[in-house]
Amino acid sequence: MTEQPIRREAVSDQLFTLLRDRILTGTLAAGAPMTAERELAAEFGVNRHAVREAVKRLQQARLVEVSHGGRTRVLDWRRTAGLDLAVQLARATGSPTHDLRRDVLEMRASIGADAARLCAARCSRETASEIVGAAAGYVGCGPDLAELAAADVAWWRLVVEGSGNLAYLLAFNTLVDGSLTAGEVPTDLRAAELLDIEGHVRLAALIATHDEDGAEAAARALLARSVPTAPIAPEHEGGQA
Amino acid sequence: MTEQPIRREAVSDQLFTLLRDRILTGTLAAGAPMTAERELAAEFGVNRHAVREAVKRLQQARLVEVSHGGRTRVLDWRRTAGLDLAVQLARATGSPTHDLRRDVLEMRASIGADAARLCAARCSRETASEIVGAAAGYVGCGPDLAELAAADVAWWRLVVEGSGNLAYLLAFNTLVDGSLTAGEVPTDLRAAELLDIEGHVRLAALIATHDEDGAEAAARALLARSVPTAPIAPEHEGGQA
DNA sequence: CGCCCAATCTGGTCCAACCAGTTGACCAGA
DNA sequence: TCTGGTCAACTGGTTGGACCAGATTGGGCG
Repeated sequence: MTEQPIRREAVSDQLFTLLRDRILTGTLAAGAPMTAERELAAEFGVNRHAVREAVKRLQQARLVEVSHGGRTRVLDWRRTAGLDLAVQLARATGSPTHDLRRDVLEMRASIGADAARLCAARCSRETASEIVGAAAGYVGCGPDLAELAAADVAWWRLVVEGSGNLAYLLAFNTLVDGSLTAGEVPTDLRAAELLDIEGHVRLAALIATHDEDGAEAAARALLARSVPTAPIAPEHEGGQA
Repeated sequence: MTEQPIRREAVSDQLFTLLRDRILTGTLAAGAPMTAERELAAEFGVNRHAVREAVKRLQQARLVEVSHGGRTRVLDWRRTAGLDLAVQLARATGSPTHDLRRDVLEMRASIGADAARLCAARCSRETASEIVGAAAGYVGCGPDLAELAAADVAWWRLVVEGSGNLAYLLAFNTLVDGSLTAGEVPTDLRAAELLDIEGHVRLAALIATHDEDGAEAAARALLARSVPTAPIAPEHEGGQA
């Protein structure tokens, strides 16, 4: 029963999405034992291996804890899940919508500013000139926001790589692939930042001159243009409790 | 007798680790097609299902790209992998040597400072008092660094949660579970920070009084104590000044 | 030469069985 | 009564083989 419309998406992927959403929405409460693999297979009319592949992914995402012989338990994803889950949160069916978009942009601003500072401090001369060159090329990008967004991402990648910080680079991948290019953040909301060609060029110059403080400040100013300026509404009791 | 470590790691997990390391070390070059599932199964003398579970995890980690009918391709993890991979990088057999430890601490400092600022700006009165209380309890922690480290993590979790930024919270999980508590960063290297009880208390007070700038500065100062101050010279490629 | 199709690669799914830990009910003995 | 051990019934882990489905390739035919 409960035969859903079978899309052309892999069965195990559909299962993963379904189970993930059940966990994220609390349908499967944290700490509770998860439905047994055989039972899930029967419930959805699929093979147990498909279930296992889905569960394996849940395990890797640290949404569940599997133990041989014992039952698979649901974990508290807010305590265990990693940044990569943010992407999935954005795409989850019961879209949290919430401030995840703002959160991602805030994190991007924080990481980007520090990456710019580190890049100014540590990047090689070749990298610096490459960044300056890319910024110059950024000027030539058409008024198309999508095109600008792509160039912006490519340019920032150079900066983050130049920072020499691998953690920043990996986090950058997560944020970009997950929430920026994936259309989670509409480009028109970032128009102010993307159209600030001069800001890009100036930042590139500051990096090239190894002006750490200047680069950080410029990056922060540039990136802040896309961060929703919290139209107040400071949730007194709303947020977390 | 003396079969001390009854290491019974699942076959698929061993396979995942092995293939992951092959990719991270470049043995399996980016862009190259990966060995076929049937071939891998034969090579390691395991069932194909086990191979599939391992590949499924590689796919989720964005280390490979799987296409039905076509060959599974190895991706350039530096461009596609997410922050969660940082953990795995640290544990990877052929440890990339790279100062991943420094990178993680830098990122922690950046995220932590901004989280403190946001927490001061947005956290509820209840959360603020909870943070102050936890800081007061931090004072009572014994001189044991491990105990201090645990309390430190728990305290910072409150701050990050109070910031209301889900991306920060998830990144915090990744950094903590992956590189801090996992022993990747020896606690003695963080002694200066962990023993700065006063710094914790002061930061808590600043958050409670909604002093954004003060909280950010205090957090940055506190966290900076654990960041290696770049003993390595910036790798300039020589040449002109 | 260029198109089309079929053999044959690849991954995706299924069935059925068995291995290996965990749990808890149950019963014999101290 | 309490302790200890056995055993059945779960749970996840692994195996084998078969088949479905999409992609690739190369040869044959127009």
